[in-house]
Amino acid sequence: MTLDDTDRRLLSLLAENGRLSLKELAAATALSSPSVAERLRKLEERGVIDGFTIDVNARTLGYTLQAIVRVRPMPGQLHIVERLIQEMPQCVECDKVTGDDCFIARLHLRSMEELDTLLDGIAERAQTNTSIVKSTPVKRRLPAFLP
Amino acid sequence: MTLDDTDRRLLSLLAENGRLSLKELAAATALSSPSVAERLRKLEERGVIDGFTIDVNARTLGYTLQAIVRVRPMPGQLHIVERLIQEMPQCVECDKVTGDDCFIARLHLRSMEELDTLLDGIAERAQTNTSIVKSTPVKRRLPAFLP
DNA sequence: AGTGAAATTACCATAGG
DNA sequence: CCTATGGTAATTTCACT
Repeated sequence: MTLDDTDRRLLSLLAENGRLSLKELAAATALSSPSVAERLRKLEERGVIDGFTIDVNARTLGYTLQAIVRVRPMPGQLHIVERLIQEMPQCVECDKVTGDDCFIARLHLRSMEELDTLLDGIAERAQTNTSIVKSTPVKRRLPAFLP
Repeated sequence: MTLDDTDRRLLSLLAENGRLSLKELAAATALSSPSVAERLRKLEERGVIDGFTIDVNARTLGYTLQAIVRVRPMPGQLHIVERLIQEMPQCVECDKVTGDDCFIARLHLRSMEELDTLLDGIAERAQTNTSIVKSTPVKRRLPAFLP
């Protein structure tokens, strides 16, 4: 549960470019390649680094509309609704939360019509409250623990 | 704006493991390395691949609490509130949206107290509505356009 | 923990078809 | 888009600080 400054720096560097080589990471941290390799191994082992991935820009693929939808299932429909959300290919993330709204989902869509159709699909099982994303002041970033 | 099946496969593979080599990608797509390299180059050029990064598991670092907070700034406080959110190190993503709530932010926190303090910090400038994340039915994944 | 150097292994870019 | 080549670069191991 503790990271030193070097670990933080490594995570920060990899968050910006997940393909940096050990050599490059070593140069940026004033360490040797083997040391970096060892630290990364431990960070992965501990689960701090969950994996290496890419960011895909959905807009470039025609998904010009993004919505955040709060979903409140009707009585007895919770599990079905949860499954329906999971099976929506347009849903890129969904959390189950406390409060009146049970789920909060992020959708990527090609049109307003697509959104309409999607929401109609669960209208009999859940109430929904949709917010259209206008801009993104904070884009997926690492939390506090990084420099 | 169009991807063929091979492009989709490449994106999918890289989403799962962003450090796969050209060789490995080639093997998985029945292509040669140079072909894969060329496709990746184009995907990056088009902005479809936005970048390579890591997923960090905040829980392993003591951030055991996750909250989604809807924020409605008081009249005249919009820009200040936006800046305050951006400057919260606990905020890992924030969208500006349509509707009564102007912002929807995701926070990673070490304790309920930390959340309390954070929200108190903007209480005079905005109304907030907080949902605690209990589970995550859909974890950050690629949208529809992938197989 | 970390270093440096060696040894191994694998990788990538290019050219030519 | 493929194969083949040439050269480079990356990772791991080891002995040592």
